[in-house]
Amino acid sequence: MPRVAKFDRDKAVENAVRLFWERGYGNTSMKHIEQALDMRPGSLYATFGSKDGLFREALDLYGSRMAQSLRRALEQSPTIMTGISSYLRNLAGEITTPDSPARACLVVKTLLEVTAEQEDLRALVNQRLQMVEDHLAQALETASRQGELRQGADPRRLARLVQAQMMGLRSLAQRDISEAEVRDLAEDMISALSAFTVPPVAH
Amino acid sequence: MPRVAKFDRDKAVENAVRLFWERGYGNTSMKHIEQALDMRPGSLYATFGSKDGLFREALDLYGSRMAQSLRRALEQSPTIMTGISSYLRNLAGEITTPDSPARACLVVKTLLEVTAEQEDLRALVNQRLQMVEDHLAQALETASRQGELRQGADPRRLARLVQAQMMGLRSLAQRDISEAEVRDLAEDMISALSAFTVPPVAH
DNA sequence: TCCTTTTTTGAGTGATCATTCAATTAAAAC
DNA sequence: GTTTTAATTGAATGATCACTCAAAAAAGGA
Repeated sequence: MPRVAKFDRDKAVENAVRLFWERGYGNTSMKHIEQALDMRPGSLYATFGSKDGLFREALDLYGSRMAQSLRRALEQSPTIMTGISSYLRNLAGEITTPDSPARACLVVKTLLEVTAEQEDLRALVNQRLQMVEDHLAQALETASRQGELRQGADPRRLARLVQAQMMGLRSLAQRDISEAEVRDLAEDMISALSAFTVPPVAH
Repeated sequence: MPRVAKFDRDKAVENAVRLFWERGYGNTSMKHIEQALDMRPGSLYATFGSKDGLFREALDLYGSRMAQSLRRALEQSPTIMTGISSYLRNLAGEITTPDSPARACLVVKTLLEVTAEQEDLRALVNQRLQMVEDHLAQALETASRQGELRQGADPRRLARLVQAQMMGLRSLAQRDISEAEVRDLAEDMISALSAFTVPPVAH
């Protein structure tokens, strides 16, 4: 039997998420990766194929965790709209944690960073965001059926609005602003959504 | 008297805005710049000092134009809130123009791209965004005095909410979605703001 | 202990990065 | 036409980029 790999692959991808999330794709060099993952070029390329390959795995892990945390919030709340509210509130808390690699979303950072030439990455990011939209839309269909939404409110459009709120919250949070201001912003976004819900406002 | 410069400096910065807006700072090389501005390294460095120097001038031009278009919308509208609404509407139209270098905002792209090491750029971008927030806050103070806002609505917080809406609108628009969907999103954001205005909704 | 098999290492690859500068070009003054 | 002065050119710089690969190391089976 041969030599067995000494490093933990999952841990490596974990570290890659932190690194890419903090620095973005383009500003992360293989030197950075070698250091953060404590791996040498040969091992890195044998394991992940390329910088791109590692990034895709990191983005997948990050994306699946974001999706999971949204799913949890929606499941654990009495109504869909309270689920969305508590997700936004929790998000404000999480991204302002001092050890968070960045406040902005890695997927959105990549969406804004990627050029037309990087067609594969562009497609991957769009796919991830479409999945979130779809999940939100499905939940909001349910909300509509359960009478949480005002008449005329379109679940699909509302899903995109909520996604834009998330993007806006986290992008604005990337500015030099305090945790309290980020929390206030999340509250105001929750209030803003009440324009589409049946009174009384769902908190 | 010596030889006179043959290139148009303003036109050069103009082209730089388009280029940086489309590609972002990091993904734009001096080769790209030489081609887009039709200038050779020597002229570029004699004129702008560095890639960073050119980018700062481009960002300044871009930022001042964004600020101007917001100012215009607020001035030309009967109320502050209708001004904000029409700004968002116009924005949706402008960014979905086929020849727009990108739908996302260059300032936000830079905010999400820049690392902690690039302290100067980070500060510049934060300054720009603070100026927009301040201008919005001032306008919303006026709106509050004129009775456009609901009781308890904080102009400063509302300014950050509106800025987050703009960021969200333009970032989501960067996804593979249609012009109609971007326009719908802008309308829904306008509706969402009605949670903070006195009825009837300001369109 | 030695053999087999796989992983790990790290120096080295060519390409591209932002930047420099000596040589060349050209416009105005005389 | 000559001189003066600044703008333009483009080859060259060293650094860094993602990536490769031959050699060394190590773990299990015999």
